[in-house]
Amino acid sequence: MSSLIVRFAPSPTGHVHIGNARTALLNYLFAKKHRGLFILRFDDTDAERSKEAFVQAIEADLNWLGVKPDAVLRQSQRLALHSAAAHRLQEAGRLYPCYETPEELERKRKRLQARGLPPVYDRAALALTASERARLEASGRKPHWRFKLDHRIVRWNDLVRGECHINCASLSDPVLVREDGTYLYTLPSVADDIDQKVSHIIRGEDHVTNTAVQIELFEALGAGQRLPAFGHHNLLFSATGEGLSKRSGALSIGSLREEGIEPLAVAAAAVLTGSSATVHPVVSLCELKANFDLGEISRTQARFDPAELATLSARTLHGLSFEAVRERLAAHDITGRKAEPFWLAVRGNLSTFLDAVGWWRVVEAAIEPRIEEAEFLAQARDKLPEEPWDEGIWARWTKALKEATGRKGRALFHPLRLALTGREDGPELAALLPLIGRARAAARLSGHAA
RNA sequence: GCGCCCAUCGUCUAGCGGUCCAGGACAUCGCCCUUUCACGGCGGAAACACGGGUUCGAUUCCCGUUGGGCGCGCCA
Repeated sequence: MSSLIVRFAPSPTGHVHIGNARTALLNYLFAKKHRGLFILRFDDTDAERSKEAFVQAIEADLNWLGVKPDAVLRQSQRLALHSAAAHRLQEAGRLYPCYETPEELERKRKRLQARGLPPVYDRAALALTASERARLEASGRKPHWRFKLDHRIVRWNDLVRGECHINCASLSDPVLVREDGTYLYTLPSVADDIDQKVSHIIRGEDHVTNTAVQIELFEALGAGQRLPAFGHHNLLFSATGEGLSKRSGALSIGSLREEGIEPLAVAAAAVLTGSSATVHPVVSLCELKANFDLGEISRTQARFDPAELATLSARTLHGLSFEAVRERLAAHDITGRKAEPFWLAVRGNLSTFLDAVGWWRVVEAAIEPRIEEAEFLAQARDKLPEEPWDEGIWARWTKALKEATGRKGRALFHPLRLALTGREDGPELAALLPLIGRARAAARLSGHAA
């Protein structure tokens, strides 16, 4: 029994977009590949910006992608644990009160930058005497609390980036507790990771610097012996080179779904882009799982092209078995004996799944035929063999027509396609005709809607 | 500004000193198959950012330049 546990920890302040989805998928697939657990944990410590509607939307989007969490948690409901962690840090002398206002801090940063220095907190509050603190508090100032970093070089072997190191002396002591006593992301995140026995933290490379701070926190909280492994994947960029952030709504999972993009195509593109694996259509998340490897992810930022997504989606559709889409077809009342041969006949011509509904109408409902050459079509109708029909019916019928009329090629086939389907292009008629059936075919060849 | 990371066809990438006049995939172009579209098959065009080193020999190692990314919040 493996004890591998991963988590995807979005803040419910926006929708899932392709970049987020990638992190979620990477975690999920990694967990499933190693028979581990996948936790969905909402980092909702920012009460101001966190919205319940986003919680619902994120779960729905993940579900659509096929990412099924083994557990769903909310940080906001685990306050006691976070407070306990804060107290432990305080007792260990790693948490100290600071009284600067945001404006003062901003000024300090500006000053340092102007001198060509990194904008790192100067630890002025650490030098405050007890009476100075008392005076500040008496004047109505409330403290926020910082974690006192150990100024050393923190190293870890990253699952995707290899050996990494960060010099904590170049970092500001992070604020863990706000002036109003609520916690910022850093502390709850680590406290929860410890509590939930998270063994692997897979996230975007925008978190590499955080890792040093978090490793120190893990250690300060006594979890130094059970440090999780870290893996930081590269970030995706739009075709025009902008970062794929919460702001780029065009690449949100919801909008992709509305455009009719296949979830498996989104997943394949999200997971495979930016790695040395070639982007290719997959039949299931299981196939994708077997196919990806954190070590194959590149360290460079990768461009994500939505245009490629559309063709990948079509190619994905072309390879889906009837079983894979049975329920989705049923949702559009595409059921019964004809459903499977129908799917097999049309799937290769679909751009989006919804295109199938149009073809189902061609075989199952009344359509207006397009009459190109009425006389020839009447002749064709008269030569229609009696049922029962099998797959060979098209070949036998058109062969007979060819002999009777001398027509061949486009002159023979084009009028038939137009009358039978009402369209210029589409799947092989050999597969479609048996599904259309004799009565319907005869009527259409006569120019009647049927 | 400071720190860290990165730099190969249009795009995603393989390459870990000679096997590379650089390989694959997607896109693109041409041909074939086909009544049409799609699929499929075959073939073409297309890249080592720049400058110094090291070396008998650099895409591959080192330094610099340029370019890009990330971080530097009482956001997550």
